[in-house]
Amino acid sequence: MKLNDSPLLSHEDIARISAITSSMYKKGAFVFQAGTPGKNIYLLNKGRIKLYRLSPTGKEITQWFCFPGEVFGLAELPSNKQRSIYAQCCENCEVTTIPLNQFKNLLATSPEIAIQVIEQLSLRLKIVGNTLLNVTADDSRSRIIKLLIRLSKRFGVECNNGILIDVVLTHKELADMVGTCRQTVTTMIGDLKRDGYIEYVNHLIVIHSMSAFEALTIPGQTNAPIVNKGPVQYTNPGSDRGLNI
Amino acid sequence: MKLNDSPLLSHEDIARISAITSSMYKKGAFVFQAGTPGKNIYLLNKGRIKLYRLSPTGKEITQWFCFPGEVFGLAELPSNKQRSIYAQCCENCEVTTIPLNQFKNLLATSPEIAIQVIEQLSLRLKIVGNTLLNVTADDSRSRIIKLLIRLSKRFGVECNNGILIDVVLTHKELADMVGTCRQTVTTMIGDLKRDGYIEYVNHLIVIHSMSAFEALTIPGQTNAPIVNKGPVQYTNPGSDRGLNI
DNA sequence: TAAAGAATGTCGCCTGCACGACAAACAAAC
DNA sequence: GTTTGTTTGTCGTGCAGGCGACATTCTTTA
Repeated sequence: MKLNDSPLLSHEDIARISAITSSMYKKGAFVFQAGTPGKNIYLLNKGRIKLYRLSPTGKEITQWFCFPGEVFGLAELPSNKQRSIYAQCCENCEVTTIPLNQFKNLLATSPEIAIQVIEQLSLRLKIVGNTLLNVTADDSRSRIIKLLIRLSKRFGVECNNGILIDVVLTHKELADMVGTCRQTVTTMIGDLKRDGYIEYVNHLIVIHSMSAFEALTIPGQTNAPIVNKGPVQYTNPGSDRGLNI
Repeated sequence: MKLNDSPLLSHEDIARISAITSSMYKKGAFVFQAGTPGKNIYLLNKGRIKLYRLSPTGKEITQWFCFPGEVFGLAELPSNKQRSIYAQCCENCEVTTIPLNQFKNLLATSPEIAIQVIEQLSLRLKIVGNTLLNVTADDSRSRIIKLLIRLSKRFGVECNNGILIDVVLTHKELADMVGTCRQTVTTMIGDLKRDGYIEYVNHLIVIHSMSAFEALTIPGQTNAPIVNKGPVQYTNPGSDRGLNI
């Protein structure tokens, strides 16, 4: 059960663009940086790319993680203006570069793609807007919980202990996604682990019971630990029964 | 000097859509609400509309203020899913309703409009993304200052005392735009007034010197008042000279 | 296998600012 | 006119959580 909420450019679409170049980027490399003119849009073939903004004081906020099949660099498409975000590779990546004018031609001739782009942008606008609400309305605990829920929707894989979030993200990365600091994430994740809501299975987070987890975000909840003594019984697949809050 | 950073649908574009209805909405009325299916997109002809998200606890965050000539309700265009934001009239408004399918047809036949929509969405994504960075990286003071700068870019009118922000917004509304509380806005605005950076001219904010004001957002600045004794000399149009920090 | 570097886990201090409470000023309604 | 509602201004209190500091564990590179 791997959900992906992002429409893609099909291979046929790509094929219709001439003069495409695919290049490799090393981990840590920038595909583009804020302050440079946006002359291309990009399609990620392999790897993971972090799209983030940077404040003058050096604080960063991750706006979007880009995964294979997704397009990025769209936001600066209209105006030939400077980019306002950074696109940095979290691992070694393969990226297809499409010159802006070519892409615009493509749009002009095939409305279906234009509509796809619109959908993609709408989706991101929705997500970023939602994050904005999150950051201002919720405390850091709920923000982290909601982030994990969102991640589980996008990268969740069912396993015997619940839903496994199939992406490796450091606490720092999680923190930058919800506008909090690394230590807070560590603490909160620790609490959730201690209280039996989640666990680690070789570096990946598993949410035991989605319903119980989602109940945590309901305001005015007691948020009592579902397990408050001893370790969780991983062996019993039915252990999350009766947890409905 | 009235800047408007939003591309519009031209009247010709509108004319090409049949079955358009224009309706009036009273102040406080909702054009649409979160949780309802998004079946139309809208064009604001007259008035002002607040697009905001609401947290379960009742806290709201304004994502966008819509002014005459602007399109709204776009973000839910793709999926026929539920809206996630509220569109509420700040005053009596006249709104043109365009059914989604009609609009999609329009898009399919005229790529220029599609591109305009893409530009509009990109712009908003940029702004919301920027707000997100703001909210997480800056303290409430800089957030408010930056908000005023943004507003002055969009609604600024030059006057003899500087730039007048030609929109009436309550402190609560300002607070909801930057994710802070009303009292903080009142205090900060008060400080800025006392220190001579801004003043009120019949309920509208005037920024005296843009350069001095923008310098306030530079981190590590002393932020000394530009006038720390007595009232500002409004009569002298050259009084903002020599304020370059 | 050592050494350097990341990532995690934990603690305590300190402060920004949310929030409640209230008064004053203003606007709208009656 | 009076009344009612809205907006602004101001002051304490309280606490969430940012931040520095440091130990520990895991990972990578030489």
